[in-house]
Amino acid sequence: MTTSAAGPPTVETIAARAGVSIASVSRVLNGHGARPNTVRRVEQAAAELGYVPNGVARSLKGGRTRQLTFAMPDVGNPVYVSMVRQIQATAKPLGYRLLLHSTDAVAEDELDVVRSLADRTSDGLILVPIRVTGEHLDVMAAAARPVVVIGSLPDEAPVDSVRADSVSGTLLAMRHLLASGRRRTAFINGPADTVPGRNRSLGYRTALAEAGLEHDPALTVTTEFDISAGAAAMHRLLDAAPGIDSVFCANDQLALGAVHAAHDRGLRIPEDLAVAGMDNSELARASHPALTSVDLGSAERGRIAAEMLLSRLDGEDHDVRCETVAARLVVRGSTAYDQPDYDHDRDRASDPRAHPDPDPGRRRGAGSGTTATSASASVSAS
Amino acid sequence: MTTSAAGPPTVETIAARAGVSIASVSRVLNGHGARPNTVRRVEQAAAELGYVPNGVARSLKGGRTRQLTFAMPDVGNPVYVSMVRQIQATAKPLGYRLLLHSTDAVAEDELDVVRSLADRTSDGLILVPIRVTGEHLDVMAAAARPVVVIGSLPDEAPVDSVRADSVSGTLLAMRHLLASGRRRTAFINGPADTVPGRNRSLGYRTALAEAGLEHDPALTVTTEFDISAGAAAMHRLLDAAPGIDSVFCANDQLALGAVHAAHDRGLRIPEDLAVAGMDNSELARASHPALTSVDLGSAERGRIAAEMLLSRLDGEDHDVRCETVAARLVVRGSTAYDQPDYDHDRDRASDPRAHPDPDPGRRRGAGSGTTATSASASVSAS
DNA sequence: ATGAAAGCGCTAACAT
DNA sequence: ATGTTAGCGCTTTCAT
Repeated sequence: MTTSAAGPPTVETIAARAGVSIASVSRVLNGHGARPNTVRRVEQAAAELGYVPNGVARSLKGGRTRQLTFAMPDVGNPVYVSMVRQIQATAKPLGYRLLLHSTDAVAEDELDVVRSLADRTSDGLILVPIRVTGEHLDVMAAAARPVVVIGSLPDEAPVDSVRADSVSGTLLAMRHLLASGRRRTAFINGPADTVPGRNRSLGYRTALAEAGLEHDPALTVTTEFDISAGAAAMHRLLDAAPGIDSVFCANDQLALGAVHAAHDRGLRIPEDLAVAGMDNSELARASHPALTSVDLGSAERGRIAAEMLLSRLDGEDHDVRCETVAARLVVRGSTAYDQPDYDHDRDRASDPRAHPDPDPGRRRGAGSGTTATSASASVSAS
Repeated sequence: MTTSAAGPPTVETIAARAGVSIASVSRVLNGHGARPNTVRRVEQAAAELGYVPNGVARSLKGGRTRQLTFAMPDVGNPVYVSMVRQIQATAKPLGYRLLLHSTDAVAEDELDVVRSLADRTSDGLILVPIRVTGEHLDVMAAAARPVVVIGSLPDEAPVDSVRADSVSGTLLAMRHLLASGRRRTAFINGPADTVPGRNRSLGYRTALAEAGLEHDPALTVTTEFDISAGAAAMHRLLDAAPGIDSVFCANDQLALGAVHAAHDRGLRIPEDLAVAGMDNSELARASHPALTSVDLGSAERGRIAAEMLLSRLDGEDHDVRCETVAARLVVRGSTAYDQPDYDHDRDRASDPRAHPDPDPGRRRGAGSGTTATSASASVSAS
């Protein structure tokens, strides 16, 4: 004797009510064709009972969950936030849900996420590792589901990836500073023992060499990625190395710190000190004067990673792919006199409605004055 | 005849290899006790085959997925980001994964999220609605899984909720401005047709009344929530209503816009114009001078919502709960002469490691100078 | 076009 | 202590 109203309706409940078999219910509900009369009765029964198919049972049968995992070091970082946004925007229309995982920059946690793909709970993974070890490569190669990495991988790695071009990005910013007549450009870098850290350093030195300037080690500081570290670093630079007329910072937080330090000393920006940052986060637009910043395309990297993953899930068995997203310089008032103090451009870097910039030249909005320059510096990213 | 290496190992594979039944495998793997010898053989077989239990099958059997859903209007908003962070931090140790859903502030999408709980894919939902309609209440009451709302609900609503106290928050900021001798305080509000919008308006007028100041409608502007809107509003106010010596803004973006406008006119902050914002986002610390801002406890709201939901999932069948998180004023240089230009306090509002402030008085860091005042304004939030 | 039945991988009740 | 078996809810052969 079957209980009547026990639990939510299932195919069986619907079948009973419609007077058909569960197979017919399934067929009708999945549009596999049936006699009009059958269709009608099943649909009516389902509607009356407010039937919603059990997704877990479906997943067990189908072997797919329609869930994607995005794992990155820190949910709070605006760079990852814009990735989340694009991944979500790309995956949602195809019926995928997004599982978020913050690794807190713990390598072991990253490995666990990859390993846990074996639990069949997620159809694929987009991973932003802090540092890629040999173990990462091993574990990813053995992953139970497709993995796409946002970051730089060794060439032989059998894993799809999307990388930023921080060498070119740095070059763009440096060329911009040097082209405006600056001759003594300091460099506040983040931790140097990472791929991006080394790349920015390379870009910095390359730009100096291009301009025929000698590299003065006293002009470079390596520090943590936050505002107060940026301020401290800038103070240190101004104390130790006189004559600094500009500074390039490895992210916008550092740049804002530099701005604070400069203001504290009564320096005018950009007259006395030009400041450029990196990431083109909301902070860049919020600053006063608005901050010139290198956009490394985090939104686009997110979108491309999602597309790569989805194409794998579509069963496409193409070769390992590796794309590099071009850097783009967004010039604002912190480096250029003729730029506005703040930026009316509401097209946020992380805006889901923002299309990948079709025209990397002059940006929308007459009189906005924000200038963007696309990167194609002839230095290979690695 | 069973295929040998078809697909990933299952209980059956392990059982065969260990020479036991699948039931024993399950028992050993779930620590339900078995003979030492059996345990050893099962564990060895599982280890050798790199066995990972199929989470979907488990979920089907157990009726629980150990997944939580967080649905909010916009992944990019720092307020929601800090909620995500805390929810994640609270849920992860208990073995829950986090499903992120951005509703893009579309009410129908919010309803769909609640309805889709019926697909059994998620064990519970934390929802941040833009506006709560009668339909929201109906749908939530009929939800297949526990729902916790972050936001204000009618008193009778049979749904757990956590709300901010924007009335008290506004009062705190206003009292602070008025206590420092300001007498003509403008108010830049966000959209007024929302609960928080009305509450801030109430707080503003209440504070004026307390101070015996008359409410001048010309000092209030209602606009969108972004920097350029804030700048435009401030310009408008300064044009239309002379003598303004301070301004309270409904969020930090608006406040930054006001700062820009003031700078453009050569006004000094805080000497000529004191500016206070709301949300205590990273922008507040990034601004120069750093922005005094009301912290509405988004991180704590996230944490509490997660705890409420988890306790429901633990099967606790208590009454409907509704908590209100106290507002806290963080005083910085934009309103107070003796505050530093920027803030060395690295304890970000959205920091996962940040404990709920145990001491709402003077904050850590000698010489940091950032002052926080807890809210307990005697005006009921609604 | 439809129904009966198998089976996805797991856990737990029941039997030994 | 261990094995057998049912069943979670669904989709999909395979018969009819």
